[in-house]
Amino acid sequence: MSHMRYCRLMAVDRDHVLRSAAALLTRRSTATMDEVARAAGISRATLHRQFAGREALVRALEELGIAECEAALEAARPDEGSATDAVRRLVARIEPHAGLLAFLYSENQLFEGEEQNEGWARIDESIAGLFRRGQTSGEFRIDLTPAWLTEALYGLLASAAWAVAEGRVAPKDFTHMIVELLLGGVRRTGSPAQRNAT
Amino acid sequence: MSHMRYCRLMAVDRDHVLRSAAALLTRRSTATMDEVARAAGISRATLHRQFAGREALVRALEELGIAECEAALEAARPDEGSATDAVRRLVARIEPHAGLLAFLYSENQLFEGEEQNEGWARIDESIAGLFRRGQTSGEFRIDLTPAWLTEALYGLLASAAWAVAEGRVAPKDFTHMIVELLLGGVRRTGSPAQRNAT
DNA sequence: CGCATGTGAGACATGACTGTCTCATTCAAG
DNA sequence: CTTGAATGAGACAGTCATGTCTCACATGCG
Repeated sequence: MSHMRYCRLMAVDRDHVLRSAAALLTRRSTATMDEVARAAGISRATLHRQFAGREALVRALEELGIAECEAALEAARPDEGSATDAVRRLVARIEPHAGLLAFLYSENQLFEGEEQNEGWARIDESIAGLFRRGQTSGEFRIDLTPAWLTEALYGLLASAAWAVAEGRVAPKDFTHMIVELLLGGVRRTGSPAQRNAT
Repeated sequence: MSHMRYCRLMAVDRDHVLRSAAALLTRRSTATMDEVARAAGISRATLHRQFAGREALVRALEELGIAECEAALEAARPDEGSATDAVRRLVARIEPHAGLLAFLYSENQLFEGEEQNEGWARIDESIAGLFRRGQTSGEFRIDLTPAWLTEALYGLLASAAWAVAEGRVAPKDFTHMIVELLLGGVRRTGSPAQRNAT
């Protein structure tokens, strides 16, 4: 019985540590293990008992990011309604985790050599599939590849997260900025999406 | 006289070292000073004689990136013709340096606390001014702030540079991808830019 | 109370990168 | 040829984060 309790408590603590680590590394991606521990309110020793090294911590954060991305993807129902609305829902769902995503995005640039987690491949494929659906339905233009659109979405999410973190843009505009730029671009076109924009 | 020659040779070497450092750090942003030296074909000692430490090297790369951005900005003639065409020219001019820009962009995220080089402020202002001009002329929509559009352009440049580096998109599409997404977005609008697209 | 478990604090060794130094070599100019 | 300058190679200490360890303390349970 004490063994059960042990596991449950560890899991709770682990999640809390993970969340605060994500919050910290979102701002300071080079934060020390000691800083991560302090941010979580625990000692470096305890942090090490839960995550065997920085590597393991980043891996766990990656799993967390993947899980939240997949949850956002599922909640956005990418196969329902117009692809346009699905993109809107998707960005709105991802917004709360954009900081973590930006951290993992830049972290992936450093790994270079190693193969990336297969979870990202699934997510990439889902998002690319959403763009592809919009193309075949005639909503989206076809001269931009789904792979590029997916990559561009990541870039815009990271840019927006950093711009918000540094106070260059207002947090409340986050979703609107990304969705409107991604969907409609910067040019005035007289499309419905822009007629009712402020 | 020998003193003059000394200076000139140093300048040439310095530029060569800077270029190869940029090329290397574009791919591996965490490369060692030793790796940077080898990539430039010189020893670590000589590298240290030209740049007093990694800090100085990154600063010099920053100056290089700023200079090339300003050159691209000037060559793009942002005040001539339509803002749309000016954006096209700008992206086309920046494209060769997108890798370096991406490195410096992610590097700036790490500095966090320190103040950024004023050169970036000038460039930001120039680019934002271009977007603002497009807004006042009626070409661009006004519900997206010039500051966000500038940030988004950086993000798209970095995303595209990374996507190309990892082989996810074709290098030849670089400018087209960025310009078309930024200007027109992903939705089909029947605008002239999309009618003649493949 | 006695005991066990989880924890914090801190010491310790390790590894990686950095910055500095010396010394031998090369190369071009006088 | 001789000299001076730049370079490459390597040694060296310093720094910083990491990973591991020990020990003392506290909390909870029997």
